[in-house]
Amino acid sequence: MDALELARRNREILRAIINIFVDTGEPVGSRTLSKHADIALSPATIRNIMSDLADAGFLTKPHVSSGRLPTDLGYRVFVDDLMDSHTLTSEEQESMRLGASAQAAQIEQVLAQATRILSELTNTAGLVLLPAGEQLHFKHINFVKMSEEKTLAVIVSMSGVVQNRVIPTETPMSQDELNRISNMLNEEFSGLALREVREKIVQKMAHAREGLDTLYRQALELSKEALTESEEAQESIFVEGASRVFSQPDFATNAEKLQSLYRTFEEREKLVRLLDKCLGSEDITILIGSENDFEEMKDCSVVAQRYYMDDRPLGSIGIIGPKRMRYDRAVSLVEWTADSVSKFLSSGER
Amino acid sequence: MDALELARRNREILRAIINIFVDTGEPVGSRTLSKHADIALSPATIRNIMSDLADAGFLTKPHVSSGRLPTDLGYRVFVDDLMDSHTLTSEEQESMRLGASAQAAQIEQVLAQATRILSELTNTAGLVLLPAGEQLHFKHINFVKMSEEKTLAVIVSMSGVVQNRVIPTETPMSQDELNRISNMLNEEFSGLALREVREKIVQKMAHAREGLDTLYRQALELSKEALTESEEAQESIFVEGASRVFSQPDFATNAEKLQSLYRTFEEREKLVRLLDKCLGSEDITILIGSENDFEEMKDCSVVAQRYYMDDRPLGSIGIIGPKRMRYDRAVSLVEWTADSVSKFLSSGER
DNA sequence: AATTAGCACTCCATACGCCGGAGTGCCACA
DNA sequence: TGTGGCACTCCGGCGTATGGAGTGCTAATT
Repeated sequence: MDALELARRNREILRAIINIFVDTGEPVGSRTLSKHADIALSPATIRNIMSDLADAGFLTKPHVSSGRLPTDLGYRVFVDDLMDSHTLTSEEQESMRLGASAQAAQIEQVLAQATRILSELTNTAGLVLLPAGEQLHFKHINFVKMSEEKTLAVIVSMSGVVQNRVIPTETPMSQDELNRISNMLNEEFSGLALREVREKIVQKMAHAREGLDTLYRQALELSKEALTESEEAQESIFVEGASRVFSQPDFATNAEKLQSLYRTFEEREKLVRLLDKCLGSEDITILIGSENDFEEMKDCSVVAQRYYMDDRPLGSIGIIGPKRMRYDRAVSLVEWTADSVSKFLSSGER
Repeated sequence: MDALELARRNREILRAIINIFVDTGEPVGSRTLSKHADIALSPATIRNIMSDLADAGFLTKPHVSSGRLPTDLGYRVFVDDLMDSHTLTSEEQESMRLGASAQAAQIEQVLAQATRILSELTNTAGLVLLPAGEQLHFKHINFVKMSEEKTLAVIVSMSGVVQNRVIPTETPMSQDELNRISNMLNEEFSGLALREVREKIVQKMAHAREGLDTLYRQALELSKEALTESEEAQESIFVEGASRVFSQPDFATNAEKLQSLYRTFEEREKLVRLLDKCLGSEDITILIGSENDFEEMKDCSVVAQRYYMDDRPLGSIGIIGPKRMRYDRAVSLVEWTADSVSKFLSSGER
């Protein structure tokens, strides 16, 4: 038998093992495999092949006399080379129809809804990273005088995200003055990235130190404050259906792991980091087990994809679940969701 | 021995049992109790008393030959009558010093911080209900034109809460017109409860059907939309440190219960209902076990208290933890927190 | 040379029985 | 009325037995 055919057969076995394991959650034995329709080999032969695959690092076994299950590397080659691409049923496609009532929806609501549906369909936790920082473009600013010492700045971005922060003001201004300031800014900076706006303001302040209209100078001062990133990274993520992950049988046994996983989900900071990584890549991102760099998530996998508004990437949306998941389905669903969201945000609908 | 003394003694025993049980988590036996310093009775006598207390419904035992532990009713009389009031250490008081940097903090941030600290100090989940609905008073409204069909309304309340919603607009208006509309509304409705504003607008619309300035009519139409409560109850609650509840030994055993508890914390709707109930009472609210009406939380207790801004109750803040908790400490800490928050929101600081 | 059958061996999971310990309830006695 | 004593209950930990699933290796078969 030639080497090519041999390789093909080994791949077939690996694929079958992963499919069965994903399905049942039990380590797969040689007898089980030989009963499998597409494989016409005796258990003994299969054992040899499995042994080879184990040597190559694609399989392990929990203890010496048990069936095999895929390693992270095993899942990796499965995802990269062996996996059939899953075609969504029309019901699945239909359920992602965003916002019948969403004509008037805010971006946060749309994203939350998409994430919730994604979580339901995959039975994992749905995640979405909201537009923030670099992704936000200036649309409108508005100042509200809360007291003599405090002014509230409300910043609306092109994508419809609303941010607000309180600014301490030493020289009190009337609401009327504040209004004039907002008008000024709104005309001048429309459409720029928030970062650019900040830079321009700093420039202007340096440039025209003195002799300027006081109101204008105050306007710059105020808006610089308003646009300064708050130190605490914005909690710019939604998580939906985390309990679905916890109720997976994969974790049900290990109360220890469950705890630390729960805390990770609560902190969210690491989840933000994961999704942020996905923002860097145009393609769908799949992180299997310890491929994500967090010890406490080494039994989880992440599948995520960017979403866009008018061809500009705004954030990313995806899922996190146990390593043992239907990757084909997850990939299709995440892609479809990211697509639906992007279309919704970009189209004339909005 | 007279009946009074007898009652006193029984109460003392009940108190001791609860204190010990809260401390150790193990059912308390008669021998353990007789070794306890303040109780100079033989195990046999104590057994009789315990039996009486069990008959009265204050104690149970998990199985026939085990020590006793308090029932919900037992906790209830403990909380109402037997509990010593706990005085906070100065460190505890100090740690609730809100926002050194909070001069410029938004109300959400202050509440989130207070809740986080509360959760840390009690080792339970911290909850806070944000001001919403009835509690919100009109400060400022602002319209931003997002597209020809969509206008974004940003509503700022007196307490500093910012709400926003998207309104579909059939007759497009320029940003300039929108600005004039906001000015109109801001002058007219400042300080009223949002509900009142809505009512007034509806009145005016009915009253002056025709012959009115079109702009004014559009203003009314728009702001009515803006002030309509969104159907989905606002997710107006923060939960901090839920994992602390899950890691309590009381739940560690029972994976079943843990699941449903997870889900409850995730849904949040029931938590909102609980805190809402606390809003109705001036005093601190303590719900023990099945006193809260939710089956899945029958092993949890809630301690919560209203917080105020200038003598107006805005929302409630508290904790949720296992029934077996230090109620004295919980009560003191929740009261102190609600107090600190209220002072912060009311004082000249703001 | 590749495949297969057979066999010894390993390890897990479950069940079973066997205490020891903690605690109760009740009775009789001080 | 309080207390000591005693029989009894139940939990939980521990060791042992046992069946089942699965492997690795060797020898036979194709």
